[in-house]
Amino acid sequence: MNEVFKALSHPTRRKVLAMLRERPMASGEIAAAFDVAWPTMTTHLTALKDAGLVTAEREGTSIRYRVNASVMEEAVAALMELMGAGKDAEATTNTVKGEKS
Amino acid sequence: MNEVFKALSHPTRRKVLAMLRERPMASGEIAAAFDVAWPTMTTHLTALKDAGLVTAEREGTSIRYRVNASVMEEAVAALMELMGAGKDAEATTNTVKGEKS
DNA sequence: CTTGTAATTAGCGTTTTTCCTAATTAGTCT
DNA sequence: AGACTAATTAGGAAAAACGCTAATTACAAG
Repeated sequence: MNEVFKALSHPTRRKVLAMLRERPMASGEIAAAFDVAWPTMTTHLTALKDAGLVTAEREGTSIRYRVNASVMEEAVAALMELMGAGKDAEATTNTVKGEKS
Repeated sequence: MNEVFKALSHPTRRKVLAMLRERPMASGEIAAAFDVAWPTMTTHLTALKDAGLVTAEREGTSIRYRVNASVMEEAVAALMELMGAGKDAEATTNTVKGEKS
C-alpha cells in the first residue's frame, strides 16, 4: 500500500494512469506522449507496476500496459478510511453510481 | 493537488492524519507518539499544512493541529476521477453512507 | 524581566528519487 | 542467420526528501 501512494505521488505517473484509463497503451506510445526519454518512462512504468497499479503484457512486437482497477479502488478505500469513512469505505467504493465495474 | 499526493506518500504523515482524524492534537503530542525527533515531526506537519491537509492554530501554550476534511475529500475525488469515476466523483464522495459530514 | 516549555528554524550528512545517455535484451520478420 | 524495432537494464549525475542535533523564536507565567 505504501508503494501505491509513492507511485501516485509523481505527476507524470498520475497522468499515465489517466491516459491508461481511456485505453491500454504500449510503453513507447506512452513515452512519446510525455516529453521524457524512453528509459525514464520505463522507470515510471516499473514503479506503477511494482505498486500493482498497472499490468504489462506482451502484445506482438510491443508491450501493452493497462490499469489495474482493483488496486486503484483499494487506494481510494485506504484514503477514505484515513479520512474517517471507516467501515463504509469498501461498500462505498464499489457503489460508484453508474459504473460498469 | 500535487503537494497533496506528495504529502500522502509518506507513511508517518498518513498515520498522523489517521490520529488527527480522531481528535486534534498538539505538535509535541504527535511527535511523542512516533519515535522521531520533534523537529522531524515539525517537517512532516509542515508538509501536511502546505498541502492543506491539516490546519494549525495556537491554543494557549501549544499549537493544535486538526485535519482539513475538505482537502481530504478533494484528494479522494481526484483519485476517483483518475480511476474513471468521472463526473460522478464528487457526488459519490459526499454520499458516504452514514456519515455526520 | 526572567525562567520555562512548546515549537520551529538552521545547518548538515545520508539516502532516495529522478532523469539522462549508452549498452543490452527480447522478439519480429525477411 | 541478420537486420530492425520495442523496451529494459546499466551507470551516473543532480536534485529532493529525511532525519538528526543545536540554536532560536514564541508565549505564558511567576
